[in-house]
Amino acid sequence: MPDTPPLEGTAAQLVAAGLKLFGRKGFAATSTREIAAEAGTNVASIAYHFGGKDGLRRACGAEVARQIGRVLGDAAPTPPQSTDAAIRQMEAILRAMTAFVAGSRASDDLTAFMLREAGEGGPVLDAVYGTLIDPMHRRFCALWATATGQEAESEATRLIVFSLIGQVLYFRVGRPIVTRRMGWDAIDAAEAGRIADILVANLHSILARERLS
Amino acid sequence: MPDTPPLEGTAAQLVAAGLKLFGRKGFAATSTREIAAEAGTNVASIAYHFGGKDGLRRACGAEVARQIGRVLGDAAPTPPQSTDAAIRQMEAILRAMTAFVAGSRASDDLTAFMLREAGEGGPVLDAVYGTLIDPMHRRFCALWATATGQEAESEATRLIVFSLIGQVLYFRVGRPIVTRRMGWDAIDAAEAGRIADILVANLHSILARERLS
DNA sequence: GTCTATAAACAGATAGAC
DNA sequence: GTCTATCTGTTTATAGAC
Repeated sequence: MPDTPPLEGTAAQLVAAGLKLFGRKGFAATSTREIAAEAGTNVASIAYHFGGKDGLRRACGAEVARQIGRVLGDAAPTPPQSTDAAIRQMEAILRAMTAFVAGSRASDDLTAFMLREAGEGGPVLDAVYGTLIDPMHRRFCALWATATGQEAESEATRLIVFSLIGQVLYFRVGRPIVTRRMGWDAIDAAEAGRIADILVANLHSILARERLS
Repeated sequence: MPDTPPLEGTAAQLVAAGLKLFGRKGFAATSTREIAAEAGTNVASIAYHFGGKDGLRRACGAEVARQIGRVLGDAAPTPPQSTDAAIRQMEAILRAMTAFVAGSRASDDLTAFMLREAGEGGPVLDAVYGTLIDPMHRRFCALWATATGQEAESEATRLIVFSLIGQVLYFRVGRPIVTRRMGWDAIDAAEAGRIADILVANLHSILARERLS
């Protein structure tokens, strides 16, 4: 993970505007004029700072990796030794991810941008996969192995970890659907907490069965 | 659910082209000229048949609802009475969804289009939500209630059902990530089957715990 | 570094021939 | 119903003043 320093000044404001507008409307549907206006500058500054619209997109991807890496690093600081510690750390990751990804207006632009990029499968995903997704998934697999005694890199373990993470992410992807069906205005801290309770209970149910085998 | 008859001729080819290109590149990034070329016709025919680009988008949404409704209707034909029948029907739905949504090249354009629309939250989602998503979710909640003795429309039930469905859908949303991490070329029938095995096992684990309470 | 003005390409919609 | 040609507006990128 290369430690890129946070941007400053006009460049930072352009990235913030790009994250917001790319996330809400999509990359192609967002014009450079809108971005410049949102950032309080002019169109030419995008080419000056990032070489063009595509350069700004890549810079937005780097910013996402920077911020998400910080959040997940906080939730799982050190590799645990005991079974119980591993389980507690998985719970903490699920709760942190749910709060960050499903709720929390603050991270909304970030996650919307990243979801679109994940669907696209372009160069931004490539960068984020290598620096963030792959190491995080491996770490979660290691926790699962510590908690269950199963092998960390077996196919079953990797798929189960995806299924656990997938539960969380769906509440972001399908958020317009979830809020409608639940009769919620939004997924705020309270709702995110109740979702996380369900997902943690699911984790324990699945663990209970897997620890037998 | 209004039973719209399948389109024919040029209109059908335009919808197929729209589904494919909107799904792969996004609505805004796809030009009407590309669509016409893919469909083997001219730009003006889009306005003639659907009133414009937006009309074609809505027609694509209706086509998605038609096809997905057929698949899910096959997996859960009649409301079951017994606990075991309800569990078997939930298994069948999970397996059918996994095969259809995560694997199967045939439905690729369909699901890609719908995922983009779900993120957008526009009028296409509104239509599909009312005719398809809401009734299907209620039906799955009823199955859960029959299987566990819990209340079908309680908050916990609705959230658990979302978590079960979310597991499936993540393997589509995050497919570029999953295939990379698993070292797969694609998610074909074999891989989809192994994923479904994990998800059905998860279902049983969660059921085991919920039936106690 | 910031900005205005402009260029060159492309968008969606439509008029009108067939 | 299908197609070509065209209209009108918007796009990104860039040249050049400050």
